[in-house]
Amino acid sequence: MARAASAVIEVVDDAVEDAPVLHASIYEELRRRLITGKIVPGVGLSTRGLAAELGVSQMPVRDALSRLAAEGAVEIRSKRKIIVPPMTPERFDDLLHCRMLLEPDAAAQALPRLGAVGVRRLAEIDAGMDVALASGDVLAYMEGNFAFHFTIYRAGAAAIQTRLIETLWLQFGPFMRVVYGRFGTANLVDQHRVALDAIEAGDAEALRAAIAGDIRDGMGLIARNSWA
Amino acid sequence: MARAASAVIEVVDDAVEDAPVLHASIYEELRRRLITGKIVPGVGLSTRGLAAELGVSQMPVRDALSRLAAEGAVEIRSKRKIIVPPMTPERFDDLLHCRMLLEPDAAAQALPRLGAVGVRRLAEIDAGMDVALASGDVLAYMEGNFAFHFTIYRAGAAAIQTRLIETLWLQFGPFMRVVYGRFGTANLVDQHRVALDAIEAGDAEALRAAIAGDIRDGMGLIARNSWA
DNA sequence: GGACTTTAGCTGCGATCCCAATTTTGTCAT
DNA sequence: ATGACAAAATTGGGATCGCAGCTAAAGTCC
Repeated sequence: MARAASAVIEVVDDAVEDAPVLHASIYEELRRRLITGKIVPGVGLSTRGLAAELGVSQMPVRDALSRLAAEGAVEIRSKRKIIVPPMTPERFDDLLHCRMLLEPDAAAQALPRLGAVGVRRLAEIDAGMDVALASGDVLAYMEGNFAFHFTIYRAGAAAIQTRLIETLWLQFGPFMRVVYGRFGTANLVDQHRVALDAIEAGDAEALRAAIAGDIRDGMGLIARNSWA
Repeated sequence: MARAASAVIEVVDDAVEDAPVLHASIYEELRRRLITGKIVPGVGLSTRGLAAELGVSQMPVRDALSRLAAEGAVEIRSKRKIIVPPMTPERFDDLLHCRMLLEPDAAAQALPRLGAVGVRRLAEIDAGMDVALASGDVLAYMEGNFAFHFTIYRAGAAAIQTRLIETLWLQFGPFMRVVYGRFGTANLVDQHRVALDAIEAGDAEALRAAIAGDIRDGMGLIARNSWA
């Protein structure tokens, strides 16, 4: 046993090439599933189930879940239950607040280090998101959104700050997926153009405002519609 | 075996009462050791060594280290080496920057929820820190400093933000300990009085400024003296 | 037929075993 | 004495096993 589910093994291998350390692959895989919303809140994970699904023993899964628990992406409910914590209004506000504190600043920091190549890459991602929006492909939209923001942040020197932001996204992802799934992507406006303009103009304050607006727009109205 | 080192078991038990889950106790214990600077950067941890020292098997230690690695408090250097990452100027600036973004805001948020009891508790902690400063007790000073800041932050509703800040402190602790050990606590000024005044006055902006000043003072000059 | 009790099957957690890799140490040749 | 190379010991990572706890479903009694 433990050599089953070769299809899912391929997913993991695909995510991190061949695995230098296994539990890191699992961690990355689960992380990607969370950020892109492939795992919805409320459902229970199980080390044995995930292990079987990924074709490994439960040990590396445990390690990965441990790390995710440290980041607040999953929760160990007392004993015998590991779940993706459901979103609450308080948590949502808290998360949103932290994003507003960290992300505009991170973007402004990264601005001087975004060269012409960075702008072009961002433009490509943005174009892809337009397609995803038009075709209603929620998954592609979320991946594009993630890529857009983090190609900016990662261009900056603030590795720790970027990591903190990742942690926040990790907690948002599952919830966003559910929301998008319920409302569709039709009424999502593409706020990234403004950010791109600010970057090309080299205007740090405008970029700050653009990112802040993107966050507020993308999540603000969603928040209002979700606990009615 | 695995039932040795009862003395250290007591340390763990003392830290978290009796242990509901073991790996959580280990995690808390290591976390405390890091924040209070009992573990210095550069030294290598070993799962087996820690396991023996704490009187458990290496499994819960692995879990705990995994979590700490997720938070950046320890680093898994390739294979076969787990270390507390040494501080670099870049990391230091990054950390400091994040603290400035998150902590003043967290304090301002917590301000309305700090009642008279909160103020009294803070005053007590501050008094304890004065004693620690006078007697040159680095460890007590660091514990007091931690207690002071986090009784403020935890009074607020922003659980995630507080957790983020804890992550930052976790990475600072070991380094601070070394610095204090080298320079002593003699030239540390107590910035907390200003914060206390701001809290009693209910002045959010003043509190923001006080916390920011505290961070800048406590670490700014240290930074300058440490890579000369 | 409904409600309570019991039991059986999962669950996560900790211990132990094993392995590959790396670091360290010891030895031999220069 | 010093260098390199090889062998051994220690490391982290993964797999497997066993245990205690909770959950839920089945069974029983009124």
